[in-house]
Amino acid sequence: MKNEDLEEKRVVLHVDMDYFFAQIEERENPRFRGKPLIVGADPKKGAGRGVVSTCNYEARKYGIKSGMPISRSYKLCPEGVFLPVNMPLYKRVSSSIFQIIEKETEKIERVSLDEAYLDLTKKVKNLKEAESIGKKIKEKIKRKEDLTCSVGVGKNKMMAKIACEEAKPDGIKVIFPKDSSKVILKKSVEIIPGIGIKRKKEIENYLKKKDVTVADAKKIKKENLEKIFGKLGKEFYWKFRGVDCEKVGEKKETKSKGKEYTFQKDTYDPKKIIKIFRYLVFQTIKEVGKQKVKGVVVTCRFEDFETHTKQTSFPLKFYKKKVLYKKGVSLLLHLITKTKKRIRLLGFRLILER
DNA sequence: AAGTTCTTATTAC
DNA sequence: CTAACGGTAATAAGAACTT
Repeated sequence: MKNEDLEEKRVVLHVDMDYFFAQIEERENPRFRGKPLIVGADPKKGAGRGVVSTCNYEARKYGIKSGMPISRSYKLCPEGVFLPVNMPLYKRVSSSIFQIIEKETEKIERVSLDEAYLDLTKKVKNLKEAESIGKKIKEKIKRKEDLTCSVGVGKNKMMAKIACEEAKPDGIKVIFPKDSSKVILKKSVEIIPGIGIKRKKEIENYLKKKDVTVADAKKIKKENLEKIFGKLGKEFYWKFRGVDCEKVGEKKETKSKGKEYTFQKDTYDPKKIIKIFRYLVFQTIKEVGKQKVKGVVVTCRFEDFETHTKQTSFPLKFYKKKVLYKKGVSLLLHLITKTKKRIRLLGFRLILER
């Protein structure tokens, strides 16, 4: 992880499907086209707990965004089409799309079902060539799956992602190395990966200024960024200047695996609690399969949204289901015996290694 | 005092 | 009702606990 050494020498391409889940649903049901379409929790069930997973551009006109509480999206657009998440379908489509992308290079980082980075440094002479590959990928995805995506090309992951963001929907954009630092100047600091709402506010606080841009953030000295953000400070300092040394990481091994569940209504009922907890534990164990385990974490969110975790670790090895379940129950009891609050959410997670 | 483990905060899709 | 709110996973910081 050295600064500017690798910079200018890499060619990174980012592919991101346009409003993925909702676009697939439009394809499956063309009569939904042109109407606001929201994929996510059921707004009528369980007092509309849950959030918007993805929505199409018509829905966005009403102010709906992914991650928004489904109840709020319903208020914004009660006439919209609300569909449940059909994950098996999206997974199938995703694999089909990755088959196309994988033809271009082995250096692929799969970010999620609908997003990937490709390191094309060894495959092309310049960014223009990468753009051609991007166009080819777009055409192939359109032909094979009848779906659109957007593509960004840049000298690193961050610039490729920003280019892609600007290209949306159904576009392609290249940001040349020499333009990198300039094109981000006028944008909100939130375009910098790793800076979300909280960190943006910290920066605003520090600069005593609202709506801080990257240009504003660049005025902060490296030492001060390190004071505010610790080891991330240095990384941000460079990112504000268009420099991002993070490698396109091929397959990263999973370090933990877990399940969570939010009750339709907050509950005290031990029968319901145990029933759900058993499900979470055994489902997680099933998914982990024969991997070795070195710890368990139990999460409990109460009616007031306060969230606590309790974890324990032990020598790395393969444990019997019953043992893991018992360890989980004991942690759960720790969390809930000292409170009178109703439970909103339960979670169970296994820590893996190697 | 150093090293490990636990808990919370934050981000991202 | 001002506070709306999933599921999954990673990472970092600081607290808490051991040795």
